[in-house]
This record gives sequence, structure tokens and C-alpha cells, in this order.
Amino acid sequence: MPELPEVETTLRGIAPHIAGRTIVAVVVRDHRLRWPVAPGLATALQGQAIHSLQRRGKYLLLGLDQGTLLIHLGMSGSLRVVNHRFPVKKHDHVDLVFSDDCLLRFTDPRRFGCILWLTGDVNRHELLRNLGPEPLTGAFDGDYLYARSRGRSAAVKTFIMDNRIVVGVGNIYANEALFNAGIHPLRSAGRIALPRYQSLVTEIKAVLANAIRVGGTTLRDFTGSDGNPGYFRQSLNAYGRAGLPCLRCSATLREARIGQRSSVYCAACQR
DNA sequence: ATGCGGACCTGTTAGC
DNA sequence: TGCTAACAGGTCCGCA
Repeated sequence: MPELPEVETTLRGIAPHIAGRTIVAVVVRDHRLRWPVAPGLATALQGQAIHSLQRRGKYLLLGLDQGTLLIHLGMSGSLRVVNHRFPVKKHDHVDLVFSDDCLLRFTDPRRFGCILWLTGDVNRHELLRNLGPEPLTGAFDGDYLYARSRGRSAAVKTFIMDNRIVVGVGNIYANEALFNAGIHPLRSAGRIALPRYQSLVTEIKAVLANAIRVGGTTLRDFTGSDGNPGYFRQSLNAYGRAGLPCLRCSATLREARIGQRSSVYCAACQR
């Protein structure tokens, strides 16, 4: 499933092909996403041009003439720009069809993703209103994370994966950033000192930026919007390496479930 | 407010 | 080889 770098890679992949295009039709083959695709979606979008594409956390925001189309890829979603003759596969749930012969195709086997039509101030929408800062901006720094963590007893891994604290840090990159910063994922967020949070922020930014640079991480079914796989997987230090030697100290990496997510860490050098 | 567990759904893989 | 169980990138929701 897409984490932030995969969503960013998707955005960069589709934007040049669809910016400025006009939607002439919407095909909904299956409306049963996380929230049902609105019955009136096709009517609502018909004839509108896409004039902006942005990302907020893992949400994609397509700015149209009269509102915003919010898309989330969930665990298994993807978006591709294809020719209208491209064969329709099993989980191709929604197409935005443009005036030439191309279309934007939303595919999502698990259907945890969503497509919502919003009018009015998008940032006041329930799903976006309480989101924390973007991890790759200056607003996200050690001082901020340290301040937010005071008095919190939850595991630091759970803490940094909370979208209200910071957006876009998914399970893979949380594992990687904590490993790289030498912080034990189960340590209480409120019991970590400022310098360590500064280090953690540095590592979160680095791991996300590197992943974006090489086009995201490919695990099972993610491929970029151009159909090419991401190459970040090759540089994972912790995720997927349980039972293998730590790349820093050679101790055997452990696996635990934290907040129902698989977590890999080195008990020797992550404290 | 914070923290926790369950829920959503399908496909792939590990294990017997 | 075949069946079953566990697990997978997210995050919302309800309850304590």
C-alpha cells in the first residue's frame, strides 16, 4: 500500500498527463469503497477541468472548477493514466475520462481507498481539518515533536504514525526512521529528550525524501503511475529484516506488534 | 484528551 | 498438491 512517497510518486506521475484536462465522463464500476462513491459523482464532475493537483498527507486533491476531488489510495489503491482501450481488470473501480482518448483509472483490490467530491473549503473538511504538519516542511522539526510528545505514554512508533501529530509516516518508514535514529519503537513518546527528537525528525525527513527520489517502495502490488516499480525497497534497513543481523551492530533484529502493526527493531542499538 | 482494539476487504504467502 | 490461517502499505470509529 502506498505510503507518502508512493502517493507523491503517483501525483508526480499523473499530474503532467491530466492537469488542464476536462472530464467528459466518469465510469463507476464499483461504488463500494471505504465510503460509497456518490451516486451523483458522474453528473457532478461532468464538464469540469482539472486545474490543480496537490497532496495533503496521503490524500490526493484534484482541484476542479467547482470543488475538489479527494482521493485516498488506502492500503492497495493505485492511479494510472491509460488509453481508453486499455483492458479493464478486476479491481478497476473508477475511471475519469478525458476529452482526448486517455483516462485516469482508480484501482483498489481491498477497497480501503476513497473518492469524495467536496465543495467549499477543503481544509475544513473533517478528514483534513485535524491533520498535523507535512513531514517535509519546516513546520515539522524536533522542537515541535518534542512539545507534542510531553505527557504522552504511547509508544513513540504509534505517536509518529498518528496523523494528528504528523502526516504521512506509515509503517515502513516509521520502522526505518526509528532504526536510523537509534530509538526503540516501544519507548514512551513522553520519555524521549529533545536531541533525540531532533535526530528522529532528521531521519523521518531523510527516509521519506530518499524514497520519493527513487520512486517509492515496492512491496507487493504497488507500482508507480507509469507502471514502473519503486526502488526504495533495496535500501530498507529494518522493515522486512526480522531475524537478520542488524546492519549497525550485527545483533539479530526482533519483530513485535505495536498497535497491530509489524515492527522490526534492534534491541541492542535502539534504546 | 488519550489510548486501545476492532473494523473494513481481497490477495498472497506460510505452514500443516 | 491442497486447504487454512495469518498477514499486508491505512485510518476511522467506538469505547474505556
